[in-house]
Amino acid sequence: MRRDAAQNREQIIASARQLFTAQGVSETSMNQIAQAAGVGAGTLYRNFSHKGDLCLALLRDDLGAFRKQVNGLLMAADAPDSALERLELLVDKLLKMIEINIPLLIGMQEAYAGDRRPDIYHSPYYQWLHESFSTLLQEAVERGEAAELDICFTADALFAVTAPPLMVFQQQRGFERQRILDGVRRLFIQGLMTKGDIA
Amino acid sequence: MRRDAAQNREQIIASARQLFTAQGVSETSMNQIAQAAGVGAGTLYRNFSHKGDLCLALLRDDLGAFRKQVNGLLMAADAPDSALERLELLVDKLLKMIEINIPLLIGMQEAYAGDRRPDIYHSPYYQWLHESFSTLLQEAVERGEAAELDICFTADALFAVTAPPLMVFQQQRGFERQRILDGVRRLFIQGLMTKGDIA
DNA sequence: AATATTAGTGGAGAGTTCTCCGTTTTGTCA
DNA sequence: TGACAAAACGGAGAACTCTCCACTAATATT
Repeated sequence: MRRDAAQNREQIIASARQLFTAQGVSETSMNQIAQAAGVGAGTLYRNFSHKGDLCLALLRDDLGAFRKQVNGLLMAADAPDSALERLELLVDKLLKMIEINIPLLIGMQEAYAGDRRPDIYHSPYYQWLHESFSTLLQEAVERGEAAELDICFTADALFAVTAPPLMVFQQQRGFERQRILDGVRRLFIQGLMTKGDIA
Repeated sequence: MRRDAAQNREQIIASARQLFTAQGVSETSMNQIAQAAGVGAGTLYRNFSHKGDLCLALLRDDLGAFRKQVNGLLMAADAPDSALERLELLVDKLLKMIEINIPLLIGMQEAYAGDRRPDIYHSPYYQWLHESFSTLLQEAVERGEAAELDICFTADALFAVTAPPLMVFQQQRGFERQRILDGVRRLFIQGLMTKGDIA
């Protein structure tokens, strides 16, 4: 590992962040970023195999913070005992995180098209979310909070419903985050509850 | 409207269908289609503003048949009386239709990226599905089959969960259509039922 | 210090999508 | 039938993503 390579990488990230902020993600071309960073296109693509990868790199800090925050919340002494309530907490934080990072998340998602489409399900972002959803759902079923269900599929459904492009559309419709959260809760919390649980 | 214009259009559709079948949608470029059809790129783009539009045109017959079939089913004398059961029927047919047309549906969906992303929600495909979902959900609520819910959001959620890219991924995971249908039913039929309805 | 090794570089160019606009073809109307 | 407007054409080229590979320079070796 050469020392200057690391510098180039940092320079690319810095230039990308600046250009994305100034003119928007989709309005910024990879060539433009390479030029601004003072490197060739080859170097840019060696470091980030595509634009989505670059978006992911820019999201890394926020995503890491989000994961830590969620882990902390779920482990906290005052965390809800109910698995479904913890799931709701996770979704709440997730929606807030998405709202803040919409441009980069959309940029990332859009890069997973064509040949690359299947890759999104191998990204750490998806993996971690799917695992978190699954764990909580599994626990809810084991504790009898939720009735029987297909955990793997349900986690995917939750992922699909909280996908950033849908959220953008809902926002344009005028839906606030709270309304989306309520809708998700209705489907994935209340809807899954053991039927006997109604107060 | 010139006579030869209509011919060109048909020729484009025929060439596209042939190439898509032979080599796959994403492996076929618009130039290739234009060339095979014996027209210039300009003519191709005058008729179909982008590849997704072309996919939609190829889907037209199947989509029309699907709509008719569903309308017939829902109106039939022996159609279930329950709105939720009719919704289930719709989803069942929808999943079958998607399964058959996955390549074109994916091609269509992928074209709605970048500037065009919001357009998918204005496409007749989305509009019709959303309306059908909404109508049935509305009816279910009015009849007391389903408990209170955000109809518009729930219809969007159902749309997201039955999106072709997710279905492809599920297939790769080895999930059969039946398993997907069961998962959807669990969330959008059972999950929405009035809690008292349990046998 | 000289040399060898190899990670890293950069930009030309292939392949796309889509636009623009000068040219051609068609239908109409005198 | 001849002339005209409008509709349709087609392909050059702009803008883009991403690959390829001859070259360069940082590090390891002696």
